[in-house]
Amino acid sequence: MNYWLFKSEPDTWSWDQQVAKGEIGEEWGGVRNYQARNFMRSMEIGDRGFFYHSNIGKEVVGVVEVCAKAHPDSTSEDPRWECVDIRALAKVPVPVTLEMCKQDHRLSEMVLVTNSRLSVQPVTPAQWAVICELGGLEGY
DNA sequence: GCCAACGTTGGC
DNA sequence: GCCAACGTTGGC
Repeated sequence: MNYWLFKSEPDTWSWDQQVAKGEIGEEWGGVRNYQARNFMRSMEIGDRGFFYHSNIGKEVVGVVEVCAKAHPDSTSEDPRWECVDIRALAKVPVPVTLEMCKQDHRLSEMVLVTNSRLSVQPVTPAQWAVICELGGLEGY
């Protein structure tokens, strides 16, 4: 199983909206970046991800699970764009802010810290564990 | 609201 | 295939 991080501006698509989709989940549409798309293509059902609020909050607020493999993005006419579906698994008890990530030397290599613009990014198992620790998440 | 960093586009 | 111009993202 691999770990990921999904970024969204809460004004556009928030954690609460994601939670409201329940077990069915929702497609992670609208991504128009090849790197991000390629990461989604490599995702498997059951992969875990963090849900991050950019711009407003700038913090990891939830844990999600990939529930459908990459398929054409319904928000685009262009067949180049694909996306996965994700569903909410758990809220992060203590949201992990970007500031916290920057200050923790164990996360200095995290893509969130090194490339702030990539909207879908891989997370290493070690980084996953650190964020879980900081966020008070157990069993994920 | 500004701007740095990054990605994409298109002329050559 | 290079690179200038432009557009977008996202932290500050």
